[in-house]
Amino acid sequence: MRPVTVYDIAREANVSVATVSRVLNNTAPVKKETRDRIVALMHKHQFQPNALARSLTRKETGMIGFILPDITNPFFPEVLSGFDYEARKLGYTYFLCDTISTNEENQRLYDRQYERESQYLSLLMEKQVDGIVMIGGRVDLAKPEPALAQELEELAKRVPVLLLNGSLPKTKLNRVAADQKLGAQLAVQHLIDLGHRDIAVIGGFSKMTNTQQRLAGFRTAMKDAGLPVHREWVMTEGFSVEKGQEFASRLLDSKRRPSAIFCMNDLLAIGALKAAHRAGVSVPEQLSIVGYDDIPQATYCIPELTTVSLLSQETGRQAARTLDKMIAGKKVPLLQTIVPELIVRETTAPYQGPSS
Amino acid sequence: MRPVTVYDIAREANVSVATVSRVLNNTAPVKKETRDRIVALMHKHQFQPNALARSLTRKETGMIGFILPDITNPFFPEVLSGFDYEARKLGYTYFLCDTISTNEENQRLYDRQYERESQYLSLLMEKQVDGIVMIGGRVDLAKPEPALAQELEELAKRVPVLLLNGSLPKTKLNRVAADQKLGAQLAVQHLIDLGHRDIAVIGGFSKMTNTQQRLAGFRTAMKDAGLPVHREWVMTEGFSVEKGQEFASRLLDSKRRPSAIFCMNDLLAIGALKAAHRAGVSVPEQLSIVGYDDIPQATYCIPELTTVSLLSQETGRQAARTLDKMIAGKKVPLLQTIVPELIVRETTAPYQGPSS
DNA sequence: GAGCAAAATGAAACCCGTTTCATAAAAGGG
DNA sequence: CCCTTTTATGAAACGGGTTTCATTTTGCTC
Repeated sequence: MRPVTVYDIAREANVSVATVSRVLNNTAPVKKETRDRIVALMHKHQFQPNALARSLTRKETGMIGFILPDITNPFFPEVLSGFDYEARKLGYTYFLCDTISTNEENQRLYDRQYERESQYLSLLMEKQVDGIVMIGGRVDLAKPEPALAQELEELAKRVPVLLLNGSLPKTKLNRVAADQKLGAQLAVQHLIDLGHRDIAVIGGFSKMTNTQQRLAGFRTAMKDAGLPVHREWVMTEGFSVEKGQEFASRLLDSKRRPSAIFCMNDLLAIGALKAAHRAGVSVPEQLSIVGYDDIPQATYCIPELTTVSLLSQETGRQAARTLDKMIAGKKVPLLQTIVPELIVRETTAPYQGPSS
Repeated sequence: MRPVTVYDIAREANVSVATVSRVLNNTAPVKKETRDRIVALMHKHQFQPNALARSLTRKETGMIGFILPDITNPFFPEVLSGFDYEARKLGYTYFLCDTISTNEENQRLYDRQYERESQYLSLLMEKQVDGIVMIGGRVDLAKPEPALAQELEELAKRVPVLLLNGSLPKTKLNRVAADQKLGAQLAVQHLIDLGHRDIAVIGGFSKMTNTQQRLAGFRTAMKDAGLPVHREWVMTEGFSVEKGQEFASRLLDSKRRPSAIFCMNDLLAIGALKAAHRAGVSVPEQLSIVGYDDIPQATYCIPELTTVSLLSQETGRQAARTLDKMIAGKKVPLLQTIVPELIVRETTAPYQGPSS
């Protein structure tokens, strides 16, 4: 059966569609008697306005595109849930766009991320979203960064675009971003304060701005303390538990062990924790570990992770509020900085001298 | 600047909009010369068809609503990622609808879930989604279950609805669901096979069908083995790590301890693991723990969780494929059962006699 | 070259709301 | 009671595509 339209209502109520529309949107006074009659009919037929038709004329859809790299990485659901909370309050719905590629064996491939992002951007434009928020990403080995930024800047002229914790720092794009360098400094400084001198850093992707910034924070903290950075103690290209385990195992197997490891995210830290356990190295007594992101799982493991919180929920909320303002045409600061916080839990302890 | 439309292209190409539309959709032969001219113009102006307008006439949007209870519960991103994979291949985009309520302090409230689901269902209808998949949920303390089912059945007449791992088993609604009872039986049987007799079960919400089914599986396994079920060893109303820790702590503090705990999900199991650690009870030597869901985090903890896999990714994929068929008007079986698998890892071991 | 099917194209209706503009009716002021 | 506002309402255009139906071309066959 055909859904009921304003025309059906109008006919049965002996009024024009214009009047029905006015009742629907409370956009002009309607005689009480008429209004009641129309409202009654709407209920009777369970009338639901067609959002497509409405959006077509209004030129606003109440739809947002949310692009993220990988929903199974627990950091993103946290951000998303904050975003969801505000977005709903503001009356938006959103398309979830996951840019990870998965092959048939369920392996996650990050290499085509840029391509997928571009596809989604185009798709979202066709769907006429009111705005786009994009988190992470923009990695492409083939194209130089300015080209990626340019595509987005071009897009941002047509629709509000908000970058979260974004790469591409040198652009005119609006961003809500944690101070990644500071976050890393906090973590490393904490280790240094505990007396550690031999500090390794693992994870991240060298092409990603996030990683570069955190690495910079690491280097700055080390340099400020007059500590050397060992080449072989900087291991990148990975963000998963498995990678963390692999990196940490390699570190623990080497002739000279670091006494502390700074991990580029909590997943890596969890992997490091597992590696330490397998190697019979006790944490934090013989090895201190600091994570990054403060995902919920950071408190699930034993011992609980010391980590850097990026206020992920808050970032998501901020994003929703900011994008809403942008959509409304209000001015918003180009960059809103989230100040990371060090969360000291159980995986860090004072340096206890050489372990083995 | 106004986006370019088919009319703009048509005018500049000296053809009618009908012809442009035909080129766009390859729906009728167009002279090569004309086609080339039109395609060139489309590229020149970066023409992007307005999906709203298209959907309005076609009466199909390529949009799906995906309703789930809580994206920060790692089980759901797993399902979602499987769904995402297939859905994208099939050309759908989807609205993510999280039904959890969060208060300003970021506490998660499950109590208004039913209400939120109803709101979303209505919203999705207005947005003209082609189909809806809904996972979990339908819990309402106030309304009887039949009423909830009826609302959905009514809806299902207007748009394809697919329930995932669903509650509401006695309905005419299409479902893709794991055999929850079997899953629980698998888990408990495993414990029994290891020689455990004192088995507790923790977690779940007594109002949820899922929980009831798993509980039934637990009871059946116990009964088949001639083992008693202690009232005080069945603890419900919760699905979080915190709750798991709380439940397990209580069990470990009681005069008579169970030697094994079956947890209604992995989060609870992780909590139990923490409780055991805090209480100085070693797992699996003194206490065996089995989880449920096989979320990625099950392998992140130490020791790794023995658990029941519901093939979450596969469930998601199946859902997308099935919903697509339903949308296409093809016949699909009313119920597609996912057969759970027991994943034996490190948190279970043979019963070693009374612990203390 | 007539005859006919297939190809190529345009005009106009349609999808379902919103909005503008004009008109009619009711209400308030002097 | 007439005049001016407000209030109340309808006709019609619009948004940006798709689709039907009719008409004109073109390509072949005999």
